Amino acid sequence: MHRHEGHDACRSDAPDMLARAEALCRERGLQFTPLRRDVLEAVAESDKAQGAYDIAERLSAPGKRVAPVSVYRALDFLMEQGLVHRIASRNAFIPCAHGHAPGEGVIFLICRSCGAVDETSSADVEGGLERTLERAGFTPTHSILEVEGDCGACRERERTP
Amino acid sequence: MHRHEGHDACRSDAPDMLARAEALCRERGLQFTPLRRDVLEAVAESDKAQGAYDIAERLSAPGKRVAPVSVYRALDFLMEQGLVHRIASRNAFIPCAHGHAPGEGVIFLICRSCGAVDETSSADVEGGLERTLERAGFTPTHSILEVEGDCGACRERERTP
DNA sequence: GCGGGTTTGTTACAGTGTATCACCGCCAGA
DNA sequence: TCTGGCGGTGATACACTGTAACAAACCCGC
Ligand SMILES: [Zn+2]
Ligand SMILES: [Zn+2]
Ligand SMILES: [Zn+2]
Ligand SMILES: [Zn+2]
Repeated sequence: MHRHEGHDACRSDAPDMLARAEALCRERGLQFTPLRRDVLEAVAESDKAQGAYDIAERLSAPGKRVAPVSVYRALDFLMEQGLVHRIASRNAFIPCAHGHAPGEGVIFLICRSCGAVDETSSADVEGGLERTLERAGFTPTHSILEVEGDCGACRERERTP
Repeated sequence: MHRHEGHDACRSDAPDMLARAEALCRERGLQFTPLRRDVLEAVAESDKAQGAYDIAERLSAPGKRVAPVSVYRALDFLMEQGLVHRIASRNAFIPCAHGHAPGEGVIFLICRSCGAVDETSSADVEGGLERTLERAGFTPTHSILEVEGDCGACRERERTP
């Protein structure tokens, strides 16, 4: 359920990601254009959440500038297809590490010292939330759960200075 | 635990809020200045989440303009004191309806049709989340849980057009 | 080739939040 | 009383985030 087995291999699944995205688009009859590919690759190149403007800058070269608005459009598309998540508390984006069942809740774990964002889920949390909303007479359409703190790797690093 | 007993009385607790805030500041040796008072009052005047710029505009009068930056500073103060919450998914602010135990998780219920934001909490959800984080080796410092959907009142209104 | 949808480029703009510096009011300490 | 610090405010400018609008390019089926 976690993105990291150890704490490397973060970007080793980037090519895998691109292949998965391409297959998924073909299956749905959608266009996996070069821009969308580049944006997804840029997002997948780091396990840190990246801002749209960072991505735009990274994709821009002396001869060819990629405007932020283009990046936003590509990100919108990739989010609709479930390939990318937006981290609301950071105004930033991460690649989705593992596809989700429709309607499944995701929990984002954001490390405040290394900036890495991991994603997980919990039937426990989800069930509790469902009951709570039911009791409150509230019908949910979408929810976000983002936790900031220290990841295991950083806490370890902290202990041995 | 909910802000509304029925679904009125939303702003009837605004004066109460101000008194509470003043007492709290005195107790902590902090200044409850006119600006901070005005900002809190403006936030408490609606059960909808309001943007900082909206508040600034509302507090501005022909003779006296309140700059957004001042509002942000007041909001920062009020958030530190737990009197106001920020809704990350809306870039907006709501008054805290009922003080929280330190470290207690809050769940924001954001109605997409009437815009009202209610807050609640759940030991169930909190326990589940704690276990999940423990299992993931993640030490949390702060978490946000925001749910968008339809509140009971709006769903009722929907059913009887 | 042609027509109509989709994608991209470009520009401009709106919305959100912060940095900086100057000024004021207050109060402790010389 | 003076004075220096300190927290709060005003004011300007700026950075960052996101969207609207329109034109051009592209693709794909007819
Ligand atoms: Zn995911
Ligand atoms: Zn970390
Ligand atoms: Zn609250
Ligand atoms: Zn509602």
